[in-house]
Amino acid sequence: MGDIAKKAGRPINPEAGEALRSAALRLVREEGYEKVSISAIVKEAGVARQTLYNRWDTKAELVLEAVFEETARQAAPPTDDRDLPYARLLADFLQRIFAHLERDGDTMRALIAAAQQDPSFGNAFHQKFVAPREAMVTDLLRRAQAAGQLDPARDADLLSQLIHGALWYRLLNDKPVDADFACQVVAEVFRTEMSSGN
Amino acid sequence: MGDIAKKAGRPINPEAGEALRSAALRLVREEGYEKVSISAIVKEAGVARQTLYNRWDTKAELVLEAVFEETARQAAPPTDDRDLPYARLLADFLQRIFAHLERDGDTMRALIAAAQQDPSFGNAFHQKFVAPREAMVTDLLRRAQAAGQLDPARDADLLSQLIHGALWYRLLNDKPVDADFACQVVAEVFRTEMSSGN
DNA sequence: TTACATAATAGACTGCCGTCCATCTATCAA
DNA sequence: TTGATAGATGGACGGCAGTCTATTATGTAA
Repeated sequence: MGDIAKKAGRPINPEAGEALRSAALRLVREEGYEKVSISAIVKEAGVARQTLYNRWDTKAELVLEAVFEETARQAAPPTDDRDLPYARLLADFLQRIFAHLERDGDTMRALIAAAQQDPSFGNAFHQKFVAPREAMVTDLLRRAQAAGQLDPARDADLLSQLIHGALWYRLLNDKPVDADFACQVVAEVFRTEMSSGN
Repeated sequence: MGDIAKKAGRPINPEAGEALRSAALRLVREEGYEKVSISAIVKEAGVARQTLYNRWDTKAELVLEAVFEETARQAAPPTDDRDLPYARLLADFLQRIFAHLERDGDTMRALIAAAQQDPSFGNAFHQKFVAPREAMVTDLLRRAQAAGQLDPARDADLLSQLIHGALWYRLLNDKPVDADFACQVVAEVFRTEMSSGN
């Protein structure tokens, strides 16, 4: 019953897709997104050109999927079950994102750029990557408001956009995106509440 | 004496450069940055391919210069000589930028993307476009602090990055960047000072 | 078995990019 | 006038993208 209805025709070869994902990730990390050509990926994976295009429309979609396999866990939503103040939870969450950027920041820059040039990929990128992270921060801020740690009059959506915006702005302008910056942002967001008990 | 020392050799033809700038601007506005090829620009301008490469290294540099001619005035630093509150000056400045984005926002998105893919253009873009605007906002915030309209303990650099980051974030994610948003951002930045007289 | 459907492959094809080259043209200096 | 310098031009070139086609491989259903 767990079986998926089998289709007619030759079945897809999972190894080809896996070879393409891992080849893409390896090449992109070694040489940088821009320098890796589609031709190089299929050559490295040992499959035909068309086999890549059967699965993905663009290099960006392939690389997004390849990076996502490794990083989905690292962007897990901030846990809520302990008694830590929300300012601290936000700082931890941002630092986890930033740690990931140390490895794949250049690739993420390239994917953000690709999202501007290809509306179709832009939609996929926003849906799979941008929106979930924005929602995580918005939710966290709302819970902070419910817990009395953030003024309920503040606009959580706007704050989330300011936070992510600052992150993107620094990433796209080659400025360090590190734990220190995370603390600065959190301090600014929770500024007026910092005096009272955390 | 005002003459620039004349060099040997055939002088540069200013008309060729002007034809390339205006052809590039017209094509990019009509068809969108991505769809305009270098070949199409030189064809439209009626010059040889190499003539373009004699002046610019990439399409991005040409388009940046072409757009800049028209928009430099619109991004003039916020005036300071009147008695308006700084919150109002910041809102006016942001709205002027946003008005420009209504016309060339798609092109700016494309240039931001190009800056990620080409480090050399990234430097030029940052120097000619990003840094000046960031400095304008930072200066304005510092003057607001000096005038007692913004808490001097706040980090003006960080605030400027939050503001521009939010702008970029919305631009790059296809969300409206309008006067309404400008007011929201300003209200958040000047939040704690709004109760006192503006 | 046979018919059918779909994946995988190799290769051809067009279009654009960025570079290179030979040639022509415009200006200055001697 | 002559030679040197440098911009402008058209054309050629190799590399990659994305599409297409013919062929082969691998499965299901009758």
